[in-house]
Amino acid sequence: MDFYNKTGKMAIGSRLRLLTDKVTTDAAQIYKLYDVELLPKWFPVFYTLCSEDSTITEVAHQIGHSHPSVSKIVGEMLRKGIVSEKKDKADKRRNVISLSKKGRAIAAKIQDQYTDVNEAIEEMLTQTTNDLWKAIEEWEILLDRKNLLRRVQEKKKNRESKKVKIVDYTPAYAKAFKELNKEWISTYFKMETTDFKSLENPKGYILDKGGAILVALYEGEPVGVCALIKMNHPEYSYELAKMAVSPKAQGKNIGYLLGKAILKKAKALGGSSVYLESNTILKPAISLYYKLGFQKTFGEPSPYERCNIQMALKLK
Amino acid sequence: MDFYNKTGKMAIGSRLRLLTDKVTTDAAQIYKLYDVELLPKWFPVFYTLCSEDSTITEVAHQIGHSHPSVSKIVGEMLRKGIVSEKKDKADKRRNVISLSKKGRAIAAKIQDQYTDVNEAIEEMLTQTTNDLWKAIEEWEILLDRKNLLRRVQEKKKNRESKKVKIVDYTPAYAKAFKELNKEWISTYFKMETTDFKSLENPKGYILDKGGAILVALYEGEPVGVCALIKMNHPEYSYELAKMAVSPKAQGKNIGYLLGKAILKKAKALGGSSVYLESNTILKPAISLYYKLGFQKTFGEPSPYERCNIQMALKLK
DNA sequence: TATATTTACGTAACTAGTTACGTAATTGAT
DNA sequence: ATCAATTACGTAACTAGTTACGTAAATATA
Repeated sequence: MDFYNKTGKMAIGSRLRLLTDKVTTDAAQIYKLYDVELLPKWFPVFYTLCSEDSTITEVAHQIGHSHPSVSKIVGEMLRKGIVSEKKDKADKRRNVISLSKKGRAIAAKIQDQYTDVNEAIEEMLTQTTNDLWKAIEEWEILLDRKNLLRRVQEKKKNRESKKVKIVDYTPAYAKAFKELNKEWISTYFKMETTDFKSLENPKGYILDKGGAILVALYEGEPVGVCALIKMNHPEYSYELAKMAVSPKAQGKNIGYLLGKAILKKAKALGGSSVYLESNTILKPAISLYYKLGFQKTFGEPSPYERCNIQMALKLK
Repeated sequence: MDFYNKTGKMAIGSRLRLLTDKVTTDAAQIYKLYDVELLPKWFPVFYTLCSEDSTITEVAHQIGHSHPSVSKIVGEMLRKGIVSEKKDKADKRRNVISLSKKGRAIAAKIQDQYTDVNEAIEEMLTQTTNDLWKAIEEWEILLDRKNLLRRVQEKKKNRESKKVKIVDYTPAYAKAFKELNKEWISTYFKMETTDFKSLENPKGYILDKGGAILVALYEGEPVGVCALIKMNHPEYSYELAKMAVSPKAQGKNIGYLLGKAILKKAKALGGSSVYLESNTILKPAISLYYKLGFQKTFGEPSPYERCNIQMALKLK
């Protein structure tokens, strides 16, 4: 398959399917060769029943199929008289399947086929430098730990966060600062008077009082903002506030990058600790704060109604 | 999948299918993640059309699918406006497919996804000690050279030929010698007088004249016979004749084992060359003779009507 | 003890491929 | 030049799985 060397790994699913087909097309004829009255697709079910009687769901779980698949296969094998079913007396939902006499005869007959096929495949495995059998097992384990979607998501985030630039606020970003914050505040809560004041006049309310604002740019566009407000408090030097990321730019790690940058800024300004207020319905935000190192704290009265959680972080 | 470590390699097809499923279930969501309007199953077709316009059959051949599969996929993509079709003017059967404007836009958009997926998979490959990608390729090559059925057949033949015993003729095998020969002669030709004589009285017609008869036993049963008839000829010492293997015991390499044994016997008896007569309609027999080392020869008149080919072999 | 949740499993409908088959166009052989 | 064979490709029916859903039984909870 020259094609798959050109397409790259993206087509691995397609390539796997093709190999599966190649391996399984012969299967029916192999069974015929040994005069075994078994459809290849019955084999996993048949094999589990060889060692022990089981219910539909148990078998399905064992072999990694869905239960309707096993249900169908058992139905087919029943019609051929290979297995028999019996409702469990203790639990009338359970349908216990066992090999019939004919089934056990097939189990005996299949032994030779079993050894020959095993040998043939093992011979193939020794002829290759990359062991397919072991490779499959390794992939099963890797995908079990983290599926392909998540792996790709991480790569995407990683690549895109490289395109994100964090810059200092200039009046050119006044509109972005206002709109990005308005967007999320009005979706989840209601704009309050304090909001309007600071969003309309960031210079007067934040910068001139010794605070800072950072802007996240993605391909030149402002897609996230975050402010640091100077506090008059014995314990906390700055408040992290007005953090907003455009929904269109989600999944690019922008929140984290902004957060990291604003903490660095706080430290550069001589701060020793950062405080913030939020609401527990903003779950992604809360988990971001934890990720940045914030811990829950109590006791400060908030000028915002929407606040129901307070967090703080010591700058090292 | 603990199950597959128990079943052994026989379930490799089933295991491969499961892995394929695991790899491909996420695919649809990955496309969604990048906002690409493409079904995963379209990808191989789409990809080939990216580099060049092609006909249905060409694409099918490229990607290893059947043409109806490509036909269906192209139909779906047409309805979405991703590709366009145009009958070839020079050959009105050919349906030339090309990417539409929308298709080309998708091709541009897909680039990022492509790199991310590639990276994610390549990262997985580095985390394993057995490279799945390379292993698949090796298997494709191996199966292309010799499919699984033939590999299993060989193992079967090998195992079964170990159960075959070649023994010297005794009167106990008189019936087998007659019946096995009668069986094939009367299916392909007609029994001739010479046949009756030698089959009814092997001692008088073969053994007492300095010839030999060998019998192949499979699990104790006589399933094949072969005779060596002393010739009065300047060039040839013995004639190989009356070779018969029961159809029930075919595929166990019995013909070859009998042949080898009879040549050894001829040598042991001091012979220098062996001659035989046969008919070209008996193709498996002819190819067996070639395999044993016989070559075509000419010129001897045969007492049998059915003979249309003569072969001989020098014993080293 | 009543009610909600979970479990076992059968049926129906869908999916992504296949083979089988028919038709029209082209190519090859005499 | 004609007739047979091959090729391109669409449609239909099949295959081996899936998800979705409904029902009955068992278990957990208030």
